[in-house]
Amino acid sequence: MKIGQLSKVSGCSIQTIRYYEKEGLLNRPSRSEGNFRLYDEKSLKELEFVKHCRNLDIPLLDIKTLIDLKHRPEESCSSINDLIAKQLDLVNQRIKELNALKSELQIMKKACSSDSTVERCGIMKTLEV
Amino acid sequence: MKIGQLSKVSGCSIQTIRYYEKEGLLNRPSRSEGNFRLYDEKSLKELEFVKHCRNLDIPLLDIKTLIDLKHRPEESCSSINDLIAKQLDLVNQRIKELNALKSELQIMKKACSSDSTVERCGIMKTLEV
DNA sequence: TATAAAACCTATAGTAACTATAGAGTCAAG
DNA sequence: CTTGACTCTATAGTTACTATAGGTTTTATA
Repeated sequence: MKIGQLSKVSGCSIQTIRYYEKEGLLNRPSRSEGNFRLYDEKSLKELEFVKHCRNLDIPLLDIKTLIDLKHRPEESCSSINDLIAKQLDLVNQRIKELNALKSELQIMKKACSSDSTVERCGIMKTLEV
Repeated sequence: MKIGQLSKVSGCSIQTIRYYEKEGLLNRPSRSEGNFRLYDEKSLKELEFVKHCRNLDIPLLDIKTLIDLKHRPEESCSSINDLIAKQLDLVNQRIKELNALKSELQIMKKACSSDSTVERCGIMKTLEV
């Protein structure tokens, strides 16, 4: 299949697919007579692996590490473990931060008597200092 | 005070301060004989306003809007309200996403029997397909 | 068969919000 | 008077894409 088709079945944009290839996350596909990329089922699997990792917010560099590891199946998987643990820490950290944000934004929202003026806006006041 | 001092008291990096100025979020400060930026208390207040907004993850463009509104105190504050509400929606959305991530990452972490090989790594398996 | 439209190609620039660097000028202390 | 700390501007790099320009190939229609 050509790139447009792969884009459709994978849900990744055409540019993103080409970008992943450039970044070394996907194997170079074969090319047609006229230099069009030609993909098969294996390519789709590869792309889905990347996509799944991205859904977990794993950075491209880390995904590259995972792909490299897949090619060394004998190796200890502790680095995979570390990578996931790191990701989990990040996510937990970010959730904490966002919950703090949420509280403050909620307070701000309440502070605004909606059809007041900027001058007397409760929100604007909470932003000062 | 000079930029290094402002950086210290505000907790923003020197580059960030210059960047905010370039983006029109801070008034151009006066300059010394030798072309150094000279700040006063008012500058610090301005910077702290921006910083506070950034802590709430409000985008620079929206902060600019808020600053513009401050200069028109008579105006209705409904746009401020909208802006904060929009921000709150985003934060809530992101928290939801991150909680989903968290669950999946936790499952993955459990799937890994730590000192296994890549080949038999439970995490790697959850990433396939 | 001609041609137009759709799909594809590469290379480059833009996005957000900074951070880092290069290369030069300014200023205070010893 | 020189050394080192600080500042200046301008530019490039970061992440993970998205968008665009300008060109080629394929496919569908007339």
